[in-house]
Amino acid sequence: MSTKVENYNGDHFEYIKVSEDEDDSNAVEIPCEIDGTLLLSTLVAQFPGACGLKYRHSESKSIRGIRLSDGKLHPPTEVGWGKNLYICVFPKENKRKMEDVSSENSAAKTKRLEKKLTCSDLICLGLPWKSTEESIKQYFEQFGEVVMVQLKRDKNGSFKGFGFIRFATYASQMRALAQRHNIDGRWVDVRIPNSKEGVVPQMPCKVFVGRCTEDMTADDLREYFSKFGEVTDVFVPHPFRAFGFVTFLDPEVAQSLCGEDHVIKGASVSVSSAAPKIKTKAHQNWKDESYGPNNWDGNRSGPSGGSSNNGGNSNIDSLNMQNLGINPNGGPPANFNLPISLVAAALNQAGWGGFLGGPGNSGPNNWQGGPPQGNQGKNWNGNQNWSQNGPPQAWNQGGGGNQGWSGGKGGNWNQGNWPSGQGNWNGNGNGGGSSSSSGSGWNNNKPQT
DNA sequence: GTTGAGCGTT
Repeated sequence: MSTKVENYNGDHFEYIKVSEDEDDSNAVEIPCEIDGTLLLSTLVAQFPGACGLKYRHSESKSIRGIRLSDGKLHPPTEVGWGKNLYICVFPKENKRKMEDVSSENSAAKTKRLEKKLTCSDLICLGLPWKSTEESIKQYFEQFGEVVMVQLKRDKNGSFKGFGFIRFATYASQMRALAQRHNIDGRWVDVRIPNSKEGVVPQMPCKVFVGRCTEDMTADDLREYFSKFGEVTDVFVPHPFRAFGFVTFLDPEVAQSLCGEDHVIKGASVSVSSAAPKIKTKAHQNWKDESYGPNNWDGNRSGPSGGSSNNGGNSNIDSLNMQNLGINPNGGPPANFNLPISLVAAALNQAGWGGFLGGPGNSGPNNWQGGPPQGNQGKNWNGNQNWSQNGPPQAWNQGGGGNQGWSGGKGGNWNQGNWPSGQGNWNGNGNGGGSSSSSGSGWNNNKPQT
């Protein structure tokens, strides 16, 4: 369905109805551009991780894809989008069924090797004390199927305030990473765990399987992992030591599994290189090392209840950034057209957790409105869209010093000037537009207790 | 019983 709406300039633009599936009860109406196209970035702002659109053709009854070029989705006919319900397309992901043990070996393998869009566990920090596995699962199911929740407790069984979750699909994971979470009144940080960062697979046939539970036998491990390739050996120490080793015939299979989490008997196990981790004092954390000409440095920002602005230290995770198309050594590439939600997801993964708004952001995905205040009605998904115009100039200039992306040291997003010249994300930026109320900054909230 | 940054398994 589409609707013509007149905007503040008297231009006409169209809203089209988009849903994740053919059930339109959850559909979102999304604005097109004046030329009738829909920016992919607009779509992704509402559906993080989406890569395209499709719809069911009314006559042929088959699904048709929507043409995408230069970041623009084009209406299916000359008359425009019509009244169709459009369905989001997400990147192909690991859709292998857990119970489907047969029928794949080389197929699964090549699929896994060609794409690394696999899920990992996510750490949830700052959970309410009264959380339960059930309540956390219930909360996160709004982003997709949740296959694992583990709340961490001490020996006495008392909850430590954090836990791990895992989604069934990468798209769900991206959705969850792309926004902030308020659970029972607390802001909860959801991130890629440290243990998942910077995984560099080796080429041995043997993998280490961590976090095994006591009820996992060698046979269980063999049975589970056999679907990825021929298992030649399984070792589970006795007495129980919460880990095991699985050896594959094909080292590529072993390699392809490294860095992943898997759910076996309801518990999440972690597969990594069987080689003991080398941790010298000097190299304990690769993030502390300087990489390349621009040092993104090693201080992990304190996200929870804190400011996104902490003096220019960002600790961007190069691997995650590269996976998401961001060049960690030079700031945004020339054609920096990542949707903002993915940037946020990248930053969350990189340890900026909660980048998509610090305290004070009233809800998920507030970025759709652009920076708070003073934006004179400009729409980030329109005129000021990065896909079209690139990032704000200030990103490459800073305030005149070395403050921009390309400036290297001390690059701080909150010190640069945004195009509007107004609206400070870290403060009370009631710069100029002044149409709305108070507290536009993200750090206005009282700290949570 | 209380609490609020963190990081699961060698």
